[in-house]
This record gives sequence, C-alpha cells and structure tokens, in this order.
Amino acid sequence: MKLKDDNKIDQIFKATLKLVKANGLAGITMQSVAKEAKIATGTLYIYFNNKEALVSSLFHQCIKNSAGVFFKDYNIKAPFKTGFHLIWSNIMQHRLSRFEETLFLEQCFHSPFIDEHTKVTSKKIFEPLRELLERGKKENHIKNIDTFWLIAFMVGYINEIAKRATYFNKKLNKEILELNFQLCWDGIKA
Amino acid sequence: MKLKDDNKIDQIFKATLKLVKANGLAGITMQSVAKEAKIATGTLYIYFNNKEALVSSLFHQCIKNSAGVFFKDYNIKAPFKTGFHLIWSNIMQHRLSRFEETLFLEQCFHSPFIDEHTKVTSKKIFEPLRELLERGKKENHIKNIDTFWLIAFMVGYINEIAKRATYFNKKLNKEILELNFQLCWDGIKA
DNA sequence: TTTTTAAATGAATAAATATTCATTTATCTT
DNA sequence: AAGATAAATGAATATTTATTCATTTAAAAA
Repeated sequence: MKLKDDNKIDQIFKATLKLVKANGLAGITMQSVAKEAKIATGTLYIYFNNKEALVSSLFHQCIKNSAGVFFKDYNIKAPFKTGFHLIWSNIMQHRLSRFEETLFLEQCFHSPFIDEHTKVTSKKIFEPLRELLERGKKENHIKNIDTFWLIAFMVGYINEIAKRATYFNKKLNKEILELNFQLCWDGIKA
Repeated sequence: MKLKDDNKIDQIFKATLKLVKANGLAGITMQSVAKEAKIATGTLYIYFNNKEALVSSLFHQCIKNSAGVFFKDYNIKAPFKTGFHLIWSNIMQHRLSRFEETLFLEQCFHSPFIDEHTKVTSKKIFEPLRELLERGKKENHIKNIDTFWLIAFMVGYINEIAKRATYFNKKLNKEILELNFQLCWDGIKA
C-alpha cells in the first residue's frame, strides 16, 4: 500500500504560493493551481477536501515554518542586544527567504478562508519576542513604550524591507542589513 | 437630463471597501457589493463596465485621496524636522482615518485587477517625501542611507501601527502618536 | 504473476458569480 | 400635465469555477 505522497502536497503548496504571489489570493482557482502543480484538477481533491482546506493547510504550514525560524539559535540567557539582533535577523531572513509565504500569510489575514480565531492565535508565535522586549525595558536597554508598539515598529519595518527588496529587486547584503538593523536599534534604544 | 449620480458611486465604493475589509478582495462579488450598497446588481453596471473597472476606479480614487492628504500644509521651505514630522503625521492620519482604503490599496498591489504599470506609477506620490529626505541627508539631519530604505522604514512602521491599532482596537491619542514618532525619528536621525 | 488497493486522471456536473436586457420607475423638459 | 430621457431594477443568461466520479494507471501484497 502506498501512502499519500507528502511531496505532492509540497508541489501543490509551491504552486499555490507562486500563483498567490502573481495574482493574489483573489486570483487563484483550483484549475490554475492544478495546472501550475502539473497534476489533474481531481488530484487536488485527493489531498484537500476543498479550496478552503487547501488554503487553510498552507496557512498552518507557513505559520509553522515561520515559528521554526524566528527563534532559531535564540538563547534567552544571552545579553539583551544579542538576543534582539538575532531575532531581528531571523525574522528578516524568514521574510526574505520565504517571501512568497510572507505574502500569502499577509493576504490570509484578510481572507474569508481563515477564521478569526485562527488569525488571532497564530499571532502567538511572537510571544518570546514580547518577553525579550519586556526584559529590555526592565534592564533599561530600550524605551519604556508599550511592547505592542515596539513589535509593530520592528515587524512593520522588516516586512516593508522584504517587500521592497523583492519588488524592486534590491540587493540586501550583510552590510545593508546591518544598516537597516541600526535604524531599528536606534529607534528602540533608550 | 439627470447626470450620473456621484453620490451613488460613493455608495458603491463605500460598500466595496467595507466588504474588502471584512472578506478581502478574494471575497467580493458583484452581488455582495450591490447588496451592501443597497442597489440592484444591474445598477452596478450602469456605473462600471465590469468588476475590474469597479476595482480599478476605486483604486485610483484611493490613490488620489492619499496624495491629497500626505502633503497637506507641507511647506518645502520649512526646517527639515518640521517637514518630516508633518508628512509623518499626515501619512499616519491617512492610514488611520482611511483604514479601509489602506487595506484595499495594499490588496490591490497583489491583485489581478490592477496592471503592473499602474502599480508602479502609483508609487510616485511619495516623490516629495523622497526629495525631503535627500535634503535631510545633505543637511546632515539624518543618516546617510539609501532613501529607498528610509522610506521603507518610515512607511512600513506607519502601516503596521495603523493595522494593529485598528485590529486590536488600541487608542492612539496625540501623546502615543508622538511616542511612535519619536521611535521613527531616533531611527533615522544622524 | 495475479490480485488488490491506492493514486491519478479529466471530462462531466453542480454551484457560484458575472453580466445582460426588457421592463419599470424616477426625473427632467416643454 | 404629457412626453421624453435617464436611471434603476432584478430575473434571466452566460461564464467561470468548484467539485465529483467513472475510469485508468501505478504500486504493493500475495
């Protein structure tokens, strides 16, 4: 007996991401996904019950992927700035290397395919960052502003960098990334 | 002879924005727009040739609205920081007071309804800001970093504030806005 | 190899959605 | 007020898109 092929799901996901990047969530159809994935339309329904299930599965997969990257190598005991820099870099790295997923996620947050509850709980992946920032405030490294805004500041900027770098085909070498980090750091530091 | 009613177009636009906020661009149908606008489906086609035309018109309207706000009261002769603060506040104000338009625009940039050329040219509204930042670098007020990133920094953050403030229903009084401006200013200042 | 089971296919069907148009209603003109 | 013109209606039609399923192909088990 052969089991359902994970690889095929990857194929489908990859095709979906590509199409969403090109045409938005509003632009995908099951036929277009199937065609892009080089499978028959009916095959899609072997792996997913319907369109919503496909989008929803991919959403969860992308959230999982991002959670795996954001706090890679993060050591809660390390000095504040070290930890902050690491997480900043990790998120940045994620946005750049998985740009299609980033776009897809963003669009999911304004889509009828993902329910409200899922949208809210999936934001929980930022929790360790929130804790680090709380600590940074206590230790007087950074401004004493509601963590809510500090995260908005950090994440909003990172997302925008990733978008512009991709759309305008800007090279982002280590040096430029550090310049960008400096902007962010100067903003939040006490 | 009665002319086509601008007010009705407003009604249609308002309905579209509301639905896009609730369900995303992927979620709107002509029937849902008509229903929300309290008109018959056929009436939509008196004002717009088709769905694409509706979305495209609204897109242009939103771009126009934003351009009108971003540089309101802006005086090119004023000191750098004065001008920067004004534009920052104006964009922030726009994002907050026209949040549905902001969301709609963002989704349009990843939609099949707007062609590439339009997407690119509509970014030109930031030109005066670009010039101000160039001047700020010459006058040594701000960091000597590619203006491209400076705008990403500023705009990315503003957009994220607006989103979070709206979704999490956070009050944004003058004081909090100034705190947020401070983060931004400390980031870009030399 | 033969049998059995899973996976894949894609044309056919069902459902949703865009668009049209004959008719009605409202507004303007004389 | 009567006639003419524009605007609005919404059911009917056309089109697109989701989903199903009878059939074929491929893989595993016996």
